[in-house]
Amino acid sequence: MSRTAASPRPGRRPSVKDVAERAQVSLGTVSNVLNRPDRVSASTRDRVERAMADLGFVLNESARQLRMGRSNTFAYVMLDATNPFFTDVARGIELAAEKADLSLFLCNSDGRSTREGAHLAHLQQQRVDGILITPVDPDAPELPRIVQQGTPLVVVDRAATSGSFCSVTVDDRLGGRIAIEHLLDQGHTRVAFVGGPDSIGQVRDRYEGACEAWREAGLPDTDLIRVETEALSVQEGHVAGERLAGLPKRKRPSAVFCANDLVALGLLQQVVSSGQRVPEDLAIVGYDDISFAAGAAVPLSSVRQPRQALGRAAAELLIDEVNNPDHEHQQVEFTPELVARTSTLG
Amino acid sequence: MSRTAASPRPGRRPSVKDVAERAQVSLGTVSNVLNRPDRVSASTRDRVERAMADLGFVLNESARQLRMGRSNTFAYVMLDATNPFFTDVARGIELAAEKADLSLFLCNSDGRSTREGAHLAHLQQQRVDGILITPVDPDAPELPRIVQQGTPLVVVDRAATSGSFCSVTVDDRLGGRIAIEHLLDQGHTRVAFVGGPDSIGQVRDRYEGACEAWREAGLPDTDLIRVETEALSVQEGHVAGERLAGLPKRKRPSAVFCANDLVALGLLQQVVSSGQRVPEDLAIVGYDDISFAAGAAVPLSSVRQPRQALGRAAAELLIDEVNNPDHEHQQVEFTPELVARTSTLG
DNA sequence: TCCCCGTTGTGAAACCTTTCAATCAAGGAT
DNA sequence: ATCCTTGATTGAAAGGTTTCACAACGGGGA
Repeated sequence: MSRTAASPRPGRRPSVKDVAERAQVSLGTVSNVLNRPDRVSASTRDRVERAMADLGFVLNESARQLRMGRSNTFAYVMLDATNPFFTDVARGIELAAEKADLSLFLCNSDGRSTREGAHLAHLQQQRVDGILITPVDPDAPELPRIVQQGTPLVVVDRAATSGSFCSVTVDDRLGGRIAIEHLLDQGHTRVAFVGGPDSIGQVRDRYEGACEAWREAGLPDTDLIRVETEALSVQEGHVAGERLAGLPKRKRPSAVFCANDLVALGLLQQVVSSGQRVPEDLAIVGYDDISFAAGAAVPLSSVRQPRQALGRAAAELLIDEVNNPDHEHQQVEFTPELVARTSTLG
Repeated sequence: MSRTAASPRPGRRPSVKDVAERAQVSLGTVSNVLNRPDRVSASTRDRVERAMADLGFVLNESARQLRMGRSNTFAYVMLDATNPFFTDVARGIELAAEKADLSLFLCNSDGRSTREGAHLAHLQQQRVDGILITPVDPDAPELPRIVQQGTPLVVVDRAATSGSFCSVTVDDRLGGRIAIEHLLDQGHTRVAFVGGPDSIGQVRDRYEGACEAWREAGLPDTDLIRVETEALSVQEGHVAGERLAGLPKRKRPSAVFCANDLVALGLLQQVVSSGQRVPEDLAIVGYDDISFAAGAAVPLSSVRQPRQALGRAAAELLIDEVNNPDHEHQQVEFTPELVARTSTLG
C-alpha cells in the first residue's frame, strides 16, 4: 500500500487567527461567528464561514476549555464494560447527557482499582464537568477527594457512604429477598445462593436479603447453601454448576439463586447439558434481567433492575449538581422487581 | 440529606503559579518537578510536592495539551456498545493503548450517523491523537476529511475504501463460506440465511460468501433461502424464527446460518420454546462466537472472529501512524474460524 | 447641522502550561 | 585570586480561544 498524499497543511493547523486573516476580519469577529452569530452581519458571517471551510478549520477545544473553565463533558467509569448490565446503564446516562447537550466519555475500570484510579486522575485533569462511576470500592478515599477538589461525582449502583456526593442504587437487599420469596412460593425448602467474591457489595447485599427472607420463613440456616464464585461471569457459573452436581444427592438444593445473570446463564448451561431438567430438577433465578436472560433456551427468571432509568437518574442528579447552586446531595433508590419465567415456573 | 460543606477553594482551582508561590520557587521549577524531576534538587522537589498536596493541585490538561499540541489519547467510536462483539474489540484496543501509555475514550454511535458525526466532531476538537472507528457507513466522506484535517484514523471491522487510512477486518466472505461449508458437510441441502438489514456491509459480505459456497456445491439458488431482519438483535432473531415456522413444511430449511450470534440466540430460543429440537429439527450456526454462544442451553456453533486481536491490531496500526513518519497505510485482514458445537452436531 | 443611539467590528487581556535561553551559585582547577 | 564547569533555578514567550471595554459607522430625531 502506498502512502497517500498527506494533507497540504504547513505543519500547523489553522487557528481562528488564520481564519480572521483570510476573511479580512478581526479575531474577535471570528469568535463571534462561532458563539454569537446574531451579533455579526450576514455578509461578514458568510465570508468567515467560507474562510473556515476553505482552511478546514477545526476549533481547538483545549484552548476553549482553558479559557472557559468547563468542558461540557461527563464521563462514566464502568466496572465491567463486557457486562450487559453496565452497558445498559451507560445507555441511560448517554441519553440524558445527549438531551442536555453534553458529551459522554466511557471508561472501563475492568474491576481493577489501579485502572480506575488512572482513569479518574486523567478525567480530573481533563476537567470534565462531572464524573459518574460504579466504583470498585465505594469507600475508596479518592472519591471524596475528587469532589473536594472540585469535580462533582455521582456513584452509580452503590450507596454513597461519604456525604459528599449523590448516589443512585437499586435496593439489593430487597432484590435478594424477593428472589427467595419467589422460590419459597414455589415450594422450595433447600436453596443455594451462588455468587462472589464477597468483596463485591452487590453480592453481599443480595445474599443478606436472601438470608433475611429465609429466616423469616422459619427455615433453618443450614438449608440456604452458600456457593462462592471467584467472579460474576458465565465461566464461573459453569464451575458452580459442577460443584453443585458434586454434592451428595440429599444435600443438593432444588433451586438456585444466582447473584447475577451471567452466573445464572453459565450455571443453566452446565445443568442442562449434564442432562438435568430446568426447573423440574433444579429451578434457577438470576439477577439483572439482561436481554440474554429472556433469550436463554430455558427462559430465565430474574430480578429486574431498571437499568436505563438508573443511568438516567444518575445523569440528572449530576446535571443538577453542576447547574444548580442550591443542589443537595441525594441518595436515590430504585426498587427491583421479579420477572418469573420458565426457569422457575415449569 | 444535607449539603456537605463545599471544598474551601476560593473560586479558582490552584494552578502551578499558586504552587510556585507557596513553595517559594519559580513557575518553571514546578513544571520541572512535574516533567523532569531529576533536574531539580531533592529539597526543592520536596517543598514543591508538599505544596501541591496542601493545595490539592490538579494539573490542567487543557493547558498542557494546548501547549504540547498532543493529548496522548485515543478514542474508539463503537457501532453498538451493547453488542458483546464490540466490547471485546474495545478491550483489545484498550490493552494495546494501555501498554503505550495512552488513554482511551469510548464513544457509542449506536448505529446512528448523526450521533457518530457528533462524536467525531467533538473528538477532532478535543485533538485526540487518533481515532478508531467502526463506522455506520465506511464510505462516508467525513472519514477521509478527518484524516485530511490532521487526525489519523483507523477503520475497524470494515475495509478502507479511501486510501487515506488503515483498516483492520476479518474476511467476512470467507466466514460466510465456511459456515455454509460446515452445514453442507453435515448433509444439509436446504438452508436459510437470516440477517439484515442489507445496508450493513458485514451482512452483505457474509451472505455473498455463503452464496459462493452454495453455488460451488452445485446446489440450486432457490434452496438457499434469504430471510431479512430489521436489525441484528436477539429480538429480531425471535421474529425470524416465527417466520421460518410459518413456512410450508416442504419449504422449510433444515439448517440456518445467522448473520450474528444475537440473531442466532434469539432464533434458537424461539425454535426450542416452540418444541423443535436443535439440531435434529433445525441446525443453527451463528457468527462472532460471543461468550454467550458457548453458554446457550444448546451450545451454539459459530464463526469465531479474533475480537481482541482485531482491536489490538487496529490500535497498533494507529500507534505506528502517530509515531512513525514513514508509516504506510495497511489493510490487515484476519481469518475467521468455525467453532462447531451442539447446535449443528447433534 | 448636530447629537445620540444602535449596530458591527476591533484588540488586548486572561486562562495555564511547557520550553528554552539565560542567570546564578558553588566548587575545582590553574 | 581568577576562570571554568556543572547543576539548579528563573522569567518570558508561545499556544488558541473567549470576553469585554471600546471605536467606528450610519441613521433618525431635534
